[in-house]
Parts: sequence; C-alpha cells; structure tokens
Amino acid sequence: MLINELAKITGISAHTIRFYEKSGLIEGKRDESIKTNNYFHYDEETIEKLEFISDAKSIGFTIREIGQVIDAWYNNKYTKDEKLSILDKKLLSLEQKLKEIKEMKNQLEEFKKDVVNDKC
Amino acid sequence: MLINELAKITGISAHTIRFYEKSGLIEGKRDESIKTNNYFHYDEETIEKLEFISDAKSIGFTIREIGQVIDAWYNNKYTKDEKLSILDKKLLSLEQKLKEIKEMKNQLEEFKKDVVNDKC
DNA sequence: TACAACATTAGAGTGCAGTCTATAGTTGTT
DNA sequence: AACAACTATAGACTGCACTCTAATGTTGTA
Repeated sequence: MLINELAKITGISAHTIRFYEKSGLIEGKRDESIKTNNYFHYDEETIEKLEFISDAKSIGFTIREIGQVIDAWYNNKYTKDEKLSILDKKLLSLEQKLKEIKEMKNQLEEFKKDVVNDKC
Repeated sequence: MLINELAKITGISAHTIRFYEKSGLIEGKRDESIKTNNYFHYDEETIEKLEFISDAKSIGFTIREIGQVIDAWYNNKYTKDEKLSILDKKLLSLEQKLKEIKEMKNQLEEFKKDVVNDKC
C-alpha cells in the first residue's frame, strides 16, 4: 500500500510517517519494476510497527528507544543476548514508571482528601 | 533561602528554577526591607513544590498540567469543586497511563518469549 | 488533454522544556 | 580596595518530535 492508505489505517499523518521513515523506525520498499516513480510501498508489518510506535510514544518512550526495540524485534541487527538485554532494560523502566505513577496516584488521593475536608 | 541553596537541596539547577518561576510553578518572595538588591527568597513550601514537579515531570505531566495541580493545591485560585475536578482528571489520566504501561509490559514479555525460543 | 489527487525531497517553522550566554549589579572575604 | 562568588534579566540556543511549505513529478478520471 502507498503512504496515504497507511496513514488512513493507522491514523498517523503521511508527514509523520515520512518522519518515522527518515528516523529509521519503519521502512517502505520501492518497486524496482516501476521506473516512472519511486513511491514507497508499505506492508502489514508496517501497520503493526506504527501501532507499536503509537503505544510506546504514549507511555513516554523516545523515538530512539522505540527504534531500538523495533530493531530488536524485526531486524537481525542484534544477537539474541543483545535483544534480551534491550528488552530487559525496557521492562525495568516500565516497572519504574509503574511505581512512580502509583506513588503519584497516592499523593493526589491524599491531596483530594485534604480538599474534601477543607484543609487547604 | 536564596536560589543556589534551593538548587543544592532539590538538585534542580538555578537556571531551571528560574524557568519554573517564569512559568508560574513556584514563587519566590522579595524582601521589601532590603533596598540594595531584589533577590528572590524561597521557603520550605517551594522545596515541596519542586519535588512534586520532579515527580510529576518524570511520569509525563507537562508544565501546564503541573501548574494546574499546584494551583489547585496551594492557591485559592479555584473553588473546591474546581479543585476536585482538576484532581479527578489527573487521577483518571494516571489510571489510563497505568493501563497502557501494563499492556506494553505484556507485549514486551510476549516478545521476550519469542526471542528466547528463537522465533524471531 | 485537462486537472485533481496523489507522490517525492529539502528544508523551514512550531511548541515544549529546558540550558546557556551576556551583561550588569551585589555581597562577603582578604 | 580588590576580587571571588553570588544574584537578576533578556534573549539566544538546543534537542525532540513533529508539522508544514515549496517545488516538482506521477497517476487516475472526466
């Protein structure tokens, strides 16, 4: 599929998709048999990747970090051990985030009690 | 205390503290009895606020959002109902983040299994 | 064939959250 | 008095993640 179809399916603008392409997160392929243009063609895997990118972004991973995980996932850029090391690091940082968010939740709930009881 | 002491205690640079002051997150007071300078003086409450800012930032709240919560906390800018509404919104968004992070954790764990079993 | 709708690239612009520099004045120590 | 170390302000700069514009070319439909 071409970029606009991909954009429609994923809800990510063609501009942003091109930005992700330039950033190395996704990779369209050019059809060598077509000589008149050099449009990028995208497959189902790219939809998966873009959905993963959206999720990962919304929990605060940077483009660089997302790129690492995608490379660990789809490419043979890393050895098995390197892949596991990348994933373990991300899992650890998720644990950390989980802890921080729970603490913030408690803090806001405490504060809410104070507001309810007119203590501030 | 003056800005450098505050910076030392909180581990936030004087530059960044001034940036937060300009952004309306904290508020130093000027000593009207001192005519020779107009240095800002900070109290214990500002330390609390800065620690809250650090925590809130690390879980992805923006400066604007943090400002809202601080205003709900320390100022009389909002009515009781408005304060509760702001807090409830933030609590809801924390719940959402919690859910997203748990989902991402599952996704990465599934992927880890695939790597362990040489499925990719 | 006209032309709307699509595709490409390079590069400029935006908003956020700092971070740094320059300039200038103040305070505390020797 | 000299001088290091502090303070303030305005404004420039940075990195990130887009977002948009301009220029140019291609494709599909009336």
